Amino acid sequence: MEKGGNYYKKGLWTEEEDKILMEYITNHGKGKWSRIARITGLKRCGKSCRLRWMNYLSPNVKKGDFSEEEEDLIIRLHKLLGNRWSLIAGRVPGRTDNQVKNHWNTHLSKKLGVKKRQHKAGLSSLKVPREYKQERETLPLGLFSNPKVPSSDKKGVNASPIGNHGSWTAVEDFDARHADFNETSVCSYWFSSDNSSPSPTSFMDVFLDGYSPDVIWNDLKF
DNA sequence: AAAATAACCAACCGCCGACAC
DNA sequence: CGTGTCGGCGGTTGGTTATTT
Repeated sequence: MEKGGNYYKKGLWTEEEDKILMEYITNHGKGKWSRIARITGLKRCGKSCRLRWMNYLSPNVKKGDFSEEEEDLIIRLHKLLGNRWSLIAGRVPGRTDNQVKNHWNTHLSKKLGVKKRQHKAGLSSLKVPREYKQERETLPLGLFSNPKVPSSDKKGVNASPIGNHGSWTAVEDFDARHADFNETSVCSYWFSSDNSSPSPTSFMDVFLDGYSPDVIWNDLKF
């Protein structure tokens, strides 16, 4: 019944719908998105509810224009990670993957003269372990934190998936056949390695420009 | 002032991996 | 094992708003 036909509403959310969703999350917490429709009567599918919360209603979401610092960070991270929007957003406090993606597509790609789809190849094969995904929200935001983000939103966690994730298949074979140590392949290596501090120079050059390597490394533990 | 075009961005879609049964 | 469900991700769409003609 629920799946069929037009049971679920589509399109923009109304204030009333937002209110219902907020109320549900206040009472039950995040997760179990697909239950929301059943419990609240909201005619939105679980995915839609999750997206609305993640991209708009969550108090962690920062509204307003991107600062120069944020843009700079996104450009750097995109150069490093390609279109891994969730990873990039994870390092830009208060910004969601959708925001980052939209901002890139509408502003930054033009600014940089980047053609669409160019970066798909980069780390597209990068697999992120579930533990990391679960912890992503709680990554330390330290270095690049925007003062506008309430400190209560920065859940300090020392989680550092790197180092105990030799199983990361990201790199699959690291494309060893064509390994020419461009930024993305270096990054692939970086992600896949069991080494605790692999810091290929070319990668560091690309990413760290303007930042202290120590600070970056301490903060950027994927 | 009106129409056409461009820009923006919220939300949808399809796919995937993890997990429970 | 296979199957179904769920949450998550990246690409894309389409409605709205802004700008240009």
